[in-house]
Amino acid sequence: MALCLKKRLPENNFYTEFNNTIRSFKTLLCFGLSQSSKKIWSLWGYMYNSPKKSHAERILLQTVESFFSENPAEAIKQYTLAIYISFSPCSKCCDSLIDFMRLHNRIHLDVRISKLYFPQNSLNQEGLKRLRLSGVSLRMMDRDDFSECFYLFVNQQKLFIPWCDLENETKKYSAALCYILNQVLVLEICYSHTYFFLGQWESSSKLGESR
DNA sequence: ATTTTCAAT
Repeated sequence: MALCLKKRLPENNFYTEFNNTIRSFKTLLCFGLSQSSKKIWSLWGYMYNSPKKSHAERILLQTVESFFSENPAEAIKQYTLAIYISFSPCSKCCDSLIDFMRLHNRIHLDVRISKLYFPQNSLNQEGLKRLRLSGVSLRMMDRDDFSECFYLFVNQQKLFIPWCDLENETKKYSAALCYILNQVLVLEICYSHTYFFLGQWESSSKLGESR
């Protein structure tokens, strides 16, 4: 049950885990791995975390790793790994994703998140910042993303039915994510200004000395 | 050691 490859996701599972107004105690992850130049997935599926053992991201990375080790010719091509995940990765999983990307530097990660996982936890915040700074596309899922995820992984014949307050929650979560990610920028700007002013100060004091 | 939303009842 933890991992399902090349199988459609049951509709109920999609709605209960991706609904961003409902609390859940597990994580659902849908993914599609494709050559960046093509639209067809080489590998796709969905997975849950295995309770008390591994987060969903770990299972994903193991799955993708084994795909590339079984198909070594593919490992040299440009790939995109699209991820739709009900909870944002914790700090450790962020690092695992970053390590994975460094190992396979031809894979671009596109991560879409339904709900933030302990967003007040500073370690998780730092993890998300590192992920973004490593070049991963990272955003909260909006109505179109849920609809797309439903179309791709659940049912192409049926229409996605948005739940109540979907847009509100997306707004709140997006604002929170934006705040978390911007903390980096604010810090960096502060630092660069500090260095800038220090530089000014140093050079002006040297000028003063020479006079 | 710091939460309880990647459970346990």
